[in-house]
Amino acid sequence: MAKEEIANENRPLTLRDVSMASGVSEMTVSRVLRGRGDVSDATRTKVLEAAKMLGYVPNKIAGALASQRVNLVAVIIPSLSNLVFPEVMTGISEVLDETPLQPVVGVTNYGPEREEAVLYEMLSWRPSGVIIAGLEHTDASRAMLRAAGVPVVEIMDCDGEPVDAMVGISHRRVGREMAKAIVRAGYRRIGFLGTKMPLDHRARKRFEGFTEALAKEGLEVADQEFYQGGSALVKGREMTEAILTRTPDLDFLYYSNDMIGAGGLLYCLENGIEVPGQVGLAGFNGLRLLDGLPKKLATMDACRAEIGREAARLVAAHAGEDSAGAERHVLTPTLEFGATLKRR
Amino acid sequence: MAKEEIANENRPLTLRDVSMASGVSEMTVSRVLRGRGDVSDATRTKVLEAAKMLGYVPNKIAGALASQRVNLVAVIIPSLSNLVFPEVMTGISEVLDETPLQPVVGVTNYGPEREEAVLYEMLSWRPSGVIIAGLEHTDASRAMLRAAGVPVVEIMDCDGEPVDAMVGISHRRVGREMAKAIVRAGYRRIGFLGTKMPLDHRARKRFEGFTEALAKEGLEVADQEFYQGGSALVKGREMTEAILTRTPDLDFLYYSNDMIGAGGLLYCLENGIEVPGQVGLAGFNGLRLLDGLPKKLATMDACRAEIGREAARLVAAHAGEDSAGAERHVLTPTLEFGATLKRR
DNA sequence: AACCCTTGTGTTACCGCTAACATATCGTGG
DNA sequence: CCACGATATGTTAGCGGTAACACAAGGGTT
Repeated sequence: MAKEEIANENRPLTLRDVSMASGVSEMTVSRVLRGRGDVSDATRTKVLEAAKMLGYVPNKIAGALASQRVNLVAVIIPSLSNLVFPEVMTGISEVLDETPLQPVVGVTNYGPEREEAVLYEMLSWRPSGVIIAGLEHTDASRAMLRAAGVPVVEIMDCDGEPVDAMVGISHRRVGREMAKAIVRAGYRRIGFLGTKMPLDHRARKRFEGFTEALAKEGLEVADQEFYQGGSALVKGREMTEAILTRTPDLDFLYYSNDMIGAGGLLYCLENGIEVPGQVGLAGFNGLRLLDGLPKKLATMDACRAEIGREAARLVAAHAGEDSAGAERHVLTPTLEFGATLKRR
Repeated sequence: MAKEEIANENRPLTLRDVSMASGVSEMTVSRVLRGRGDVSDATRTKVLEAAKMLGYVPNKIAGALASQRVNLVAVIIPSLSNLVFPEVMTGISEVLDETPLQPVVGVTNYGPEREEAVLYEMLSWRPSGVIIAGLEHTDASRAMLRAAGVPVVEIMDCDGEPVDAMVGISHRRVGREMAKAIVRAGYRRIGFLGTKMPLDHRARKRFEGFTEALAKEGLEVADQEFYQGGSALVKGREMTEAILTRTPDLDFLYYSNDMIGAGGLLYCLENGIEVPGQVGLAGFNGLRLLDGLPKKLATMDACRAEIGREAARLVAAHAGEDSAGAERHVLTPTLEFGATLKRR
């Protein structure tokens, strides 16, 4: 009958064990472990020693349920292999590290249904905030975000209406600005190379902005090429060869990302195509990773880390409230000419 | 007094709300939502409709506490910007997607203290399993892993003693094999280029294996160069220039990762250094990302995705148990000669 | 008709922790 | 010397679910 005295080795430790080992109440142990309330130094030391000796790790599940507070921020992004998103994550972590909040990542693989599922899953842990890439979501997802009762920040994009707050750049504008710079530099026969991803709305918007600005100059995209899967560097080569073979008089190639642009650049250099004289090149993202290429590729920075930081700041500032105050932060990427786009 | 009839709009939804809206007990709602137990079709439909109408999202915190089950797997890795780890993550997700388990990522930035903190934090959510990179941890971390009472899989490395299970490759062997291949190909004046990261134990082991195998052949590393931070591609160029300037008679450069190797390759090509005749090059990782380079870099695959998959399989197979059965899976990376290392 | 099983649903008692309040202890000024 | 505030600690009642068991109703069997 001395059940409570039996040392069942494999039973998980609870506050009660620490409480018994240190001779104070569970409440006091809880206070010590959270650094709350007035506890005498003697007691604090006693408790900390007991906890350490037992190897006690608090149970946040129970804690969260009791306190109705969960220090997690759901971060929902399309992919981790895109290079871009790890950078956003870095920005987010940088800021959240200064707070009690912790990011938890969910990956959607660019699938709206998958996004819905991931969001549902994350919300079921009742996070203190949500950071989610893009402005396009299923109706159900938008409903969940609205009903979540926590700050929601939609990031990366600002062409559209956010549920709550928004931090991003205008991809339409990126496309437009790039088109203008290309035309201003004197190029006229322009090709576009991108991904075959109808669900990558930001790539789509860049393309729309691009064609729209070209149209204003009385031009249109002379040829285009799309790819799916595989190594982006290789695909960039292959697509460049294909498009230049099909339409040899192209004098500019606009790539929807830096990786395929780099592949194209390598192809041109190897095949004696003079860049940027004979053919100009530009990409998108401003990947520092690629700084070491033979020529620096013209590109536009996507402000990834800054977007992450700002989104995290918003969530942190509004944690505990039921929205992020519908703030709208629009960042402005700058064009980097590099060495593959003539200046004027 | 009619408190329970007041529709307080901003109160979070609970099972009780769904229960009241559908006219059955909370327990039955719970059963429907989890798909457990026998529930009549009529009731099931009624409940699902009510839940959907209200926009109810179950509270996993409460669920986990009550059921003593948490379908999360803690995944602890040093970095997300390393390219390698997103690939491991992909392998893990691939397998866990087939199970009720969900990965949760923690990033340590190669800091043992940071790792300890992240581990503590993750264990406090009582995950069903832990996948953690490396075999080197602080004593406290190892104690926590041992005491966690869940399957623990240490990944990426297998030169050392795991706490429980282990899935990885031998980095010592990678270094040795590469050294042997280089010597066999006839190179004798060998330089090493790597990261200045005392805490990257796997890089260290590769280096140790490398020098050890060279020593057996009566050789030693003729010169070395280390870097920290910055764009790996750029650093690869700079270091290559530096080492070749300082020690012009080097005939082989072994890089601790493919990214700096690629930078070195670009440098050599641009400066008319004949590869692999005049100078041979090799890296480590087998990054498909770099397939599109002018010459394919000699490298050794780190089996990243496969490690992720196998680790996830182990955790899934042993979920609910208190260990992963101390299994040891050693994968064998294969040397890819590419076009920068002479054969024989 | 009494019995038992099956199927569907409800009841009760927690899970491990914390908010809020209650209580004990002590020094201190009036 | 006692009321009183400050400080330190304990008690109680949940948080929102779920396990385990209880129970009601219906349909065969014997």
